[in-house]
Amino acid sequence: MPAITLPDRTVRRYDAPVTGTEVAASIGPGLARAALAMKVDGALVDLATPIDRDAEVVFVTRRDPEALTLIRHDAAHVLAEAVQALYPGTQVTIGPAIDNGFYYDFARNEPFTPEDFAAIEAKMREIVARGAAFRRQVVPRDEAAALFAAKGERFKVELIRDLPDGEEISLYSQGEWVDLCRGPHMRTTADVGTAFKLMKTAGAYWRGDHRNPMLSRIYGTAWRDQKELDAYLHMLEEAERRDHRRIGREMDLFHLEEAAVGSVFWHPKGWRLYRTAESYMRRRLDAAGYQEVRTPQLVDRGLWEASGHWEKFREHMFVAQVEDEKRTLALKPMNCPCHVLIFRQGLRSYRELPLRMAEFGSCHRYEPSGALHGIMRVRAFTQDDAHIFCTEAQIADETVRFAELLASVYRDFGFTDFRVKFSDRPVVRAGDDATWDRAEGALKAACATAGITYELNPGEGAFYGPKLEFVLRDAIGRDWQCGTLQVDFVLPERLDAEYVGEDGARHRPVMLHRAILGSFERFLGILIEQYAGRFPLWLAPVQAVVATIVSDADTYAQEVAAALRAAGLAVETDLSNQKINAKIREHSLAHVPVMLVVGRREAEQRTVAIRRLGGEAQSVMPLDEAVAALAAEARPPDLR
RNA sequence: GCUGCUGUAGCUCAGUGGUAGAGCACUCCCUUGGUAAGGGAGAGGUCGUGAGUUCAAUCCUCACCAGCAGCACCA
Repeated sequence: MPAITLPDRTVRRYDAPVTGTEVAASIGPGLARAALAMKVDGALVDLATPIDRDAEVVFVTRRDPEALTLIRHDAAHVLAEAVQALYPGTQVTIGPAIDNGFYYDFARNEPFTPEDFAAIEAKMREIVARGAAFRRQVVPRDEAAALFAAKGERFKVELIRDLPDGEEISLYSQGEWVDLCRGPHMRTTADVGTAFKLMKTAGAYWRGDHRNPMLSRIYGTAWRDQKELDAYLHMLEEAERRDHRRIGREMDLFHLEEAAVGSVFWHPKGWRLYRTAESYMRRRLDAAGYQEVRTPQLVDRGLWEASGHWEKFREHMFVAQVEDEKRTLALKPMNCPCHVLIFRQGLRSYRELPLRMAEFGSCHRYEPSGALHGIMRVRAFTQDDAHIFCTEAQIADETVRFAELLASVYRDFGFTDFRVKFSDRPVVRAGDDATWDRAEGALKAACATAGITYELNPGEGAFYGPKLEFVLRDAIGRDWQCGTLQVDFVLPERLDAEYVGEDGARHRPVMLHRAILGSFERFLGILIEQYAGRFPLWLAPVQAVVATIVSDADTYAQEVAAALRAAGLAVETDLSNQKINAKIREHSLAHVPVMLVVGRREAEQRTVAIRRLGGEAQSVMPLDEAVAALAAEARPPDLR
């Protein structure tokens, strides 16, 4: 007879199997009303699930974190029912809860458009109001398949057919409407509540495979209550204001245009930001024992054939042909083969290893048009690339050093939490299993030593070796891979890199491909969104503006600007005949971190009134003092 | 690349089968004002590109290009 342990450690005993609903009711009417689902020994299940053995039970109410997933998943079912009621003949496929909401993929000849949302939402509200109970039913595989086949739901039939043997097949009904679903669900459709909204439509391939038919996906968001929904919608609006494409225009950092699709036109201010980041990285790499090189943009096809790129990545390469020459050249999509060519010059000794070869390498890749995104996904970009030639025994140590360098760089740029993915051996790969065991083992050990916690990204490694991906998030929560570390046993072999070992014999080095920022374009895009254009002083493209109150102060203002410039700051003057209010407003909107306001008083006393972006207070101080203080503050973090 | 949507002034956007409009920005004039918009005037557009329908196309149709969202891709 089940003894049920509740979170407060009290134990309730029942003389027969009981459902969560009954347990909740036996505890109290308040809980009976509030409980949406429960966790039995940690597993989230329906409230109606019978408990026939001793178990720890935790009830999930609307306040619990799990509730959001339940609400969203249930909302997806409500959406599917609404769509099938309104658009007969539409087939259902899958509809999970996701971050911030849910989606459902439908098969229909005519795709859905946002114009359909009003009708669908209205129908959804009806279904919620009706409050039909979710009922779970376990059925034999054949019966389930027959049921959906009879309805003409061929995608569901395919799902059922592909479920692994022994997997329980459950159906959930809400009134008349039935879906194949693992669950769990809440009690009734009414538990979804009213704080949901359909957001957008999109095409999505069946089972995520581009060879399959494209389905029509409807995205929605759902929350516990209207307040949460409003807050989310407001957050989205705010995020839109942080969009790097918008800030890039507003702050005059860069532009993109048809004349060079997928390439960035950096404007003076944007390029200053770029150079600040580049100079910083160069100092960090110098200090970390890297040697910087520069290799050609256009390289003969022969090298790409030897490296394997011609076979595997040709469709992503820009190829250049010259009229009166037989050679075919290609713009490099990666720097590594060129670095091997430098490594191969002369006879290398084991004493030179690890040899860390860095390049701010400009690469071109022909990315699919649909992949382009502002400056974060482009066709021409510059990586903070480096290849470490080392022995297998040195992999772990180099990984630790790299991880420390990366974390320190990210910290300096203001990124304190980033995610790490560990991508292990893919199905199609080079190298034997023993080599992979060693490579993955070395990388894992190195992660442990470096204190890196990662999520496993199974089967996503490069064909030549496992890799770590360092992922940053943009303003609206999209993930972007920036840093990476890849272990490569293949390229040194293909391009015949070797060194003379301690034993006098020739050996293959291992190559570690690594980047910290990834590409300047992507990283700066994320950086812009991270700060919403309000950069810390050392990164700001315009660090200070000297603004006059009256034109009598013009000469002094120019003197102030000259002094700041001499101290290495990026300064502009504003001698226009606007009121100081207008000047403050203008430069505040331009996110200039420091404004130095000068009038007759300051000119006479040789002081400046400093006003910080967004601040109310101003501090008046002697010019020399101000220059020294700002110069110190503007120093890059690695030089402090 | 796929699906859907979008493309009008530098920016944000309105609009019409009879070759276009607002706000902000810009230029000039007046204003010299102490910490987030002082006032006035002016200039500015082959209505993404190319075909087609029409007496007439920025508007309708088709194709292409580019952008946006998602999917797929991301060496």
